[in-house]
Amino acid sequence: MENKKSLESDKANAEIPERKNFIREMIDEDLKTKKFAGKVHTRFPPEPNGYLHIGHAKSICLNFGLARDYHGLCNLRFDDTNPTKEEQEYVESIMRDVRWLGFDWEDRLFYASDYFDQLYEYAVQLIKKGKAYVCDLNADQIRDYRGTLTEPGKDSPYRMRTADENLNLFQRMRNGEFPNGSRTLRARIDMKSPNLNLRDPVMYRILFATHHRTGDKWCIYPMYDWAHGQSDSIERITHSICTLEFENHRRLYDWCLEELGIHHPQQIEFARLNITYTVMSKRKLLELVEEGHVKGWDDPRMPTISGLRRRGYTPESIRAFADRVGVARRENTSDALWLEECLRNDLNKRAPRVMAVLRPLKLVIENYPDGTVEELEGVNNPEEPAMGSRKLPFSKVLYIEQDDFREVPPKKYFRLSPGAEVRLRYAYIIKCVDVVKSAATGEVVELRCTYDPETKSGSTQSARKVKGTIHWVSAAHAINAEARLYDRLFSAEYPDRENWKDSINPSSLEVLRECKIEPSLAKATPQDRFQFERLGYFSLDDDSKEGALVFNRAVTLRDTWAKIEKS
RNA sequence: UGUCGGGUCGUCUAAUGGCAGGACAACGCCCUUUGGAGGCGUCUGUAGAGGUUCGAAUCCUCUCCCGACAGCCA
Repeated sequence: MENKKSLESDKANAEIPERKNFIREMIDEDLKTKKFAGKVHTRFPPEPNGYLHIGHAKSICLNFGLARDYHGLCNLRFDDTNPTKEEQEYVESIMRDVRWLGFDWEDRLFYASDYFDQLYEYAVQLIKKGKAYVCDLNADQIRDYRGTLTEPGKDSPYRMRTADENLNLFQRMRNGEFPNGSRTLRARIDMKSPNLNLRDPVMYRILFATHHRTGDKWCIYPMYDWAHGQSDSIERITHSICTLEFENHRRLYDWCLEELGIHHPQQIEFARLNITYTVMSKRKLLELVEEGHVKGWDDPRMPTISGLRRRGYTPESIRAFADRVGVARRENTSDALWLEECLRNDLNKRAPRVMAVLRPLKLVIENYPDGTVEELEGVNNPEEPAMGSRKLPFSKVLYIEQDDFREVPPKKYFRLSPGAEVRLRYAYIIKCVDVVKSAATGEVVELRCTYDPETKSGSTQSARKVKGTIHWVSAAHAINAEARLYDRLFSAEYPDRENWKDSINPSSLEVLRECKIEPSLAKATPQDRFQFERLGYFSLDDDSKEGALVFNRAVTLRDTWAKIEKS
């Protein structure tokens, strides 16, 4: 189907949110004072140790969005300073996800590992200035010497080594003369600082590990604090935007740059995204994958970008969500409903409508002629007349949704029940005259109805009104399909507030294999998105095969009836 | 009893000394051949106590609450 192209063709610069936030105000001020020569250059700096999630999407939209709105640039930079955790697979997934979200780093794809030589030189400079030293303390000892949150630390016995000695030792660390963990290079700042990050932080550790890009060239690797700011500086970043947990690191970020006397970007911290009924840390998402709670990083129940994509989310809906949640410094947890609402909004305007019956109930129209097939006209999208219409085969034997029949209808139930009338969407008004039950189970297996030939949709006499309209498919023409219905992965609103795995929802996936869908769907291709009328938005899953279609329910339609029934 | 940061409708976010506003949710009504979509309307908030001021969510003082930080992770 050709809806795919139209769904994804317009890129992120189509919409102009321009929502004010404190970062934009800071940039406005910097522009006014010419702080960075009137330039705006940001970067998105993921570590390739997992898949991107919706929280990263917020950061991507922020960084690339700022660059777009201020006519600046945004780099993609992999923060790959820990070879024991990072993998090429993650690099590829991250690039795919950023691109899919609609952003373009053009020729500015960088890696912190591109700068390892330069970073080493910078370290040498600090050593020469007496601002860094090689320390022989092991990890436990360093912790002991660091002190606590309320007590100052004490100086390392190696703190007073001469620059020459340090230079020699650091060179030999690099040469591989010392075993893993035996020595570190540390910044020489202040062991009594109330900010723990300033108590002689480790700049380099010895790690005999193969790096996904530099291979075995290095056996010493820079720490985040030493790599990040200098990488920003090398790339001439102006505004280095990160999340709140790096706030306490800003003094160290500034210290390094000042000591080196190089281009000094402004670090700005904002509050990370949290969403109700889910978790948002790579570590936890990894655990869900590794322990088999989900089928993979792209499981449609995951809050990963790849999961949302597979679920049927559009880049536009995710960008709209990022815009809606805003950017601030206050800790926040956004309502999971917002994400769904953004998808509905987007797909309502663009997704073709289609008839699909998830839980089929056979319905025979007794007074409809045998063997006759009518071609009825169905509107593809009432929001968008340009999307045209299609033909729907109608005949004597149909399937309707089991939910659309109640033997004993509750108050305000507008659908079928014995003796009641209802309109079949785009077809006729029918009346239920008999109910056939299974002798064995007593369950309703078939409905016998009559139709009123005067009430054909669109005909002059069709002005007759009934309260309810239900969807249907013609039994002889319908094709079989599987539908995967997803519910939230966690039943607790704030899974992190307790033992997060305790609230994993055991029924977050329901698979329906006997769905009946209208024949026009036969030519759908993976990622195509549709509205199954009255049910929700569905996308064709990658697992689909010719003649064995699998649909993911991305989100239900708003269900007013469900609400009424509940109360 | 450390340092840094944060507390505005249920939620997210504006108001930068001058009418506390918007969105979502909720509720009510209208419309509807999707109980969808749409339209109209209603409700709800400045953590607390003092102070400065003609005027304070905003500035000052104190109190309370929440978060981050003691990896050779990022």
